[in-house]
Amino acid sequence: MNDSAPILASFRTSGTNLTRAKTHNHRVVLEIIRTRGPIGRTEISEITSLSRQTVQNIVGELESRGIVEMHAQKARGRGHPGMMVKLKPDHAYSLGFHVDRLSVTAIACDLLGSIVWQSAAPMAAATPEAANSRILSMVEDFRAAHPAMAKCLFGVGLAAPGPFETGAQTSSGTDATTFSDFGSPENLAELQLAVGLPVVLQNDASAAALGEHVYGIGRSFNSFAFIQFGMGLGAGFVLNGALYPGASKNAGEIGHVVIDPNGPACSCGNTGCLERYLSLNALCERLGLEPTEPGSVARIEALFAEGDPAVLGWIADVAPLMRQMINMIEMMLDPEALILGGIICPEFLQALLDSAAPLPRRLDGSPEEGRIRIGTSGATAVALGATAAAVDALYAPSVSHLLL
Amino acid sequence: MNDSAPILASFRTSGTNLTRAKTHNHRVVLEIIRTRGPIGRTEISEITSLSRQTVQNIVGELESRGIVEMHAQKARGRGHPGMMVKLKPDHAYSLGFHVDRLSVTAIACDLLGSIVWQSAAPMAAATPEAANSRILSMVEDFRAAHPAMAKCLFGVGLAAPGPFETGAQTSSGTDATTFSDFGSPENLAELQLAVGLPVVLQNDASAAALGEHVYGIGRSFNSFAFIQFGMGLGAGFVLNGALYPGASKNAGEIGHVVIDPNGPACSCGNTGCLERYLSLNALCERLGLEPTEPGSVARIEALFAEGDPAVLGWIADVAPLMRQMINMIEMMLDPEALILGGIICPEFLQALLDSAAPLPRRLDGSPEEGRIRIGTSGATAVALGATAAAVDALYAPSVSHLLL
DNA sequence: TTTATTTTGTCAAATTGATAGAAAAAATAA
DNA sequence: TTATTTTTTCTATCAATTTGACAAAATAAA
Repeated sequence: MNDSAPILASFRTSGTNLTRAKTHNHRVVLEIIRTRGPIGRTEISEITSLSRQTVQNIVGELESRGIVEMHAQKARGRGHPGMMVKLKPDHAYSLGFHVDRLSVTAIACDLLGSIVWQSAAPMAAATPEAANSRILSMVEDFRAAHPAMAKCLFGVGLAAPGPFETGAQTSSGTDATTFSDFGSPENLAELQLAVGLPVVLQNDASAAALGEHVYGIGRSFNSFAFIQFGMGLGAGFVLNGALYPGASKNAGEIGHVVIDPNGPACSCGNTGCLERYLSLNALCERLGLEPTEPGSVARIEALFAEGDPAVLGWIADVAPLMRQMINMIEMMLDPEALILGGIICPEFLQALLDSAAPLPRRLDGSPEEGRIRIGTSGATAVALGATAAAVDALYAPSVSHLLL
Repeated sequence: MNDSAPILASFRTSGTNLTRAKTHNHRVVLEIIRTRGPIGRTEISEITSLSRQTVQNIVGELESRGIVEMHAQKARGRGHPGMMVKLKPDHAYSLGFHVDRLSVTAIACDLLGSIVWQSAAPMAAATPEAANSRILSMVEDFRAAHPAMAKCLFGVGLAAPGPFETGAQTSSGTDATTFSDFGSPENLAELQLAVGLPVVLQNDASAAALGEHVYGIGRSFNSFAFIQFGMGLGAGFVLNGALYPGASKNAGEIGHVVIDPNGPACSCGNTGCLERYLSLNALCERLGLEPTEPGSVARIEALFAEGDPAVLGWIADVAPLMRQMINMIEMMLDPEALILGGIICPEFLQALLDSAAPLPRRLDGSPEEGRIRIGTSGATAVALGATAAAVDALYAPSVSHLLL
């Protein structure tokens, strides 16, 4: 059992030092202030297990850098009334873009996920160049509309539909659903240069998962799976407090799990992929709608609202597939919870979920309550998730910032 | 998107300090010495990004504690010839137990995975008490047989068949395949006290995955999935350099992914689970063998070796399921590689793998070479993996040891 | 053979965060 | 009014990595 193969670097082979520990502690303290609103320094000390003095120092530095501010609070109980620390609301903003084959949706929000600006525009062509120029012009739009906020921009998050082709092989040709080159390191570097800010990219499902993790109900969990029900079907996994993107950024492609080898061909090259049955694309196909039509999602929402039998029938038909998907994710990953989201209204997702009852048994006897939740969904959810990706990369603690 | 839910602790909310940084660096240096055999201090410094002086200090301390030793090496190239650092071969040993419903397999090995002692014994009954007493008597056997090594024992790893019921709900009653109470914290604490050494537990698939990670071909990967083909079917996931056990230690239960809701009932309570078709249990069923019979695996190996048509037919029959399983794991986790192991001989596993050709397409264009490998397999693989679990917990760097 | 270069080993001092302890301040409870 | 509790601030200490300089030992080049 001892073949000498190449051995890769990871946290297993990276040392750390005082400086990295400091940045980690700063990020941790900031994360707590961000996620738990105004909070006393003593409580921060208890949560982090850092000494009170250390928290004092860190908060002092954050304050002098203008990131947080103190405000007094009327005492509640015995003892000296402590000052509360909170984020300076107008200190930092991020931009998020949901880049689609058809359109680009943009959002600007603060560190708490409050949206301060948004915009959407169709895209001339499904090419990296069209996406780049659209994004750049929207950045300029935001800067023109909110010059004060624009000065406090710290990063840009991009969410594009996966899967990404990061392998050596050339583009498969048959696949028109991916911006294979949009996500390339070269293009990202170019964009970053043009924007003048850090730029991070995730696929749409991962971005939405980060949205839940950073701003939403995912904050309550260290490990959860987010299911993105969109034109395709994807998932984003947050494991042990961090997004797990996969070795080639393609983890969570549950839409391309083959459930029937004899099923219809999929753009990915296999046949009978789950998303050929369970996705808005599949529903459009059933309804005779054109998925690339801009208003198709709104049309489905309207039909669903008026109780259209074709839509409700489809929901009933895919119930076994919902069960299969849920069972598969839970058995494989054993997450604390599943969060269901997507580009359609929450009521639709709830109906989809309700139809799947009774859910398959789980192995451990954990309670059913909160097993699956409906997350943030709708047209701007992924763009918001993209801002979360920027927050996560630039503000949140992570192992990579702790090591050398 | 701002509901105030309880927020959990993780590395996102844990600070660190000098002391933790030190233990991390020590573990990192030791990990490198362990996995890369004799190695020069300068090279360690380059790998870890720690300064040469720091590595000097750490190695010095490890040496004075008797964990490593230096030996000269003839110079190869210009410059002062450096001393090489290596593990003291007889410094540390761990014990691993593969606890089964039928028997217990024990192994003792050093930090490099070299087996120095092994033993196996049937179990009187499939109860936690029987397992405990069997383990304790085997520990005594080892201590009696190798008193010198026994003095250097640093930990005990246990591998038991999952799934574990860690939820609040009471035992399902229908399930005779799990030692529900054997894995309880109380029982582990009791065992730890009785043995007088740290005791860690993993399910068999996770243990085998750690075996690959610590000693085997898994060392070459930061993220891989290990498939354990045994009486049941399970998987162990190593993600970003660490085992991902799941929220309730039940990640990787691919054997209980339902592939046919109308299929036969499974002990887990669902119907049509994958392992009802793809496992040694299923093969035994096909062959009319009794799975609980001690020699059944050996019997299958013999039949396979002589080209028995029933066995070969079964292998051909399950080929679609192999493809389905591989596709599912790859699409969901996007690992660097898959490693196939189990309690049967490697030739059988290779045949199983060969029959699955052609494999399903992947999303990224990564090369096919090394996509799936045959790992350590056979009767002692899981017990060896159990020792790896002890090594991993007590020697290897991990995020938990870096934080407060 | 001599000289230059390169790499390793060692020493002492500097740096830098986290931490400990004490004392002051400001509130409530008794 | 007094005691208690909690927060804040100050100063000094501690413990790890890092820096820089220099000696030692080998090869490569002149």
